[in-house]
Amino acid sequence: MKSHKIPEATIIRLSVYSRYLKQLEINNITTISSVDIARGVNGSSAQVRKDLAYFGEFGTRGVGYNVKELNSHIMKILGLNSNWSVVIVGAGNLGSALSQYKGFQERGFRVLGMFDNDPEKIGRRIGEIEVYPISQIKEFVEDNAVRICVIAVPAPYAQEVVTWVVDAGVEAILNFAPRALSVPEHVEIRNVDLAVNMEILTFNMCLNK
Amino acid sequence: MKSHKIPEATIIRLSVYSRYLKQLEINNITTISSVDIARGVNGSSAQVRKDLAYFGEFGTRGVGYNVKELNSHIMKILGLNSNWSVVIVGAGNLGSALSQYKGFQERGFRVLGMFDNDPEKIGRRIGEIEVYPISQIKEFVEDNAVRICVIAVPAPYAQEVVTWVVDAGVEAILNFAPRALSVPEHVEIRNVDLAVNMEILTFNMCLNK
DNA sequence: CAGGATATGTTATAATTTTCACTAAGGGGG
DNA sequence: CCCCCTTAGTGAAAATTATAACATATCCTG
Repeated sequence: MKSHKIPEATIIRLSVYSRYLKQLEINNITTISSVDIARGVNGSSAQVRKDLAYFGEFGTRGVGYNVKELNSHIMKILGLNSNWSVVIVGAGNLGSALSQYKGFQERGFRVLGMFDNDPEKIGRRIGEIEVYPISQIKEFVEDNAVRICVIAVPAPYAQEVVTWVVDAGVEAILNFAPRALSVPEHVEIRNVDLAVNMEILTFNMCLNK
Repeated sequence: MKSHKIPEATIIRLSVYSRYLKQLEINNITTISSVDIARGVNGSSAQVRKDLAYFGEFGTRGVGYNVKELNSHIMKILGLNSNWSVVIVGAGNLGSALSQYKGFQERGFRVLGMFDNDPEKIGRRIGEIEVYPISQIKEFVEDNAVRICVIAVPAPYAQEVVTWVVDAGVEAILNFAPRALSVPEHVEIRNVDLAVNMEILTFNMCLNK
């Protein structure tokens, strides 16, 4: 239960547990055991208990966990007890799809604006969300207390976008460009490389035959 | 260099190295050291060498690696020496964006068709790619030797889609629905949960203050 | 109210993965 | 042609992460 260092794999799993618990809540299931959580997320019960143990004691021995209560705890751990304002840079196919992605909204991520440098795209609306010129990002981020930015531009432009958004004061970046980006120490960054995931599949397919 | 068991993290990094090497190739850089690869991908040189050592000896001591040759080796390791045919189930925003995603095409993944059950969407074209009814997936997969399927439907439908595509004979699934899916032993599956990545960011942001 | 059944929290053990340090080998300059 | 500089390959040590086993606590039944 010490704050020590928490494995990233644990955080990933907590996020998955949380989504599963939400689903249980919807189905009016009030109590669940670590064994059943494990079954629901394709994991092991020991892992579930261990992951939770980093943060406290949330269950009742002999009984299990209260679904709603546990999910509430996990959401708080993940920082999801309030909404987050997000901007997306890159109003292409991927950026536009992400701006409409229900999975973000459901978890409290609000995409407030999109940014691009293509005059064709500036001024358009994707759903409710307007596309602004990249030059306005700093003002927008400050005015709307935006702390997270999604980068969905072609790889060659990604590093340049970083300088813009870091200057704007963004604290965390979710990068979809398949390129390693340099960011200042104080900025969190996470890469989502879609092709990598495909390639893990093909690697495994080749192994098994 | 034993076949033993290769960490998934190694495969992820190989994929990243490969993309970096491609970029170097384009810039006409012919030789590179493990130190410089590490610098280019935000990793460590020991890690680079170790990762490669699982598969053979690709460098020259005192010199480094031949960029083109090394990339060619990695591509082969990952199973990317030929193209892969892919179908996407779910012709919503995300599925459509993925069908046009350059990052897949560049790495030899060809999206041949999309599938949906919404009559509104069936028959439409997203770029060059037509949307077919899900009932036709088996025939399509067989006729086109499709081995990989991307699932981009809302979470509640994802497990049902699995039964369709597994029946169709697909061997690997890239799942974007935020839900744990059950698949037969012989089918590879990989989950890309976009909200999870956001939540790792928020978790870290909360830690650091 | 006591005892058995159940399921958590925790400690210990095992497995995995990364880092470090060193050995070996190729290339260029004197 | 030899020596020095550079850098890959490798094996051992350290750190991390996962698994397993157990001790503890709660509930429910009779």
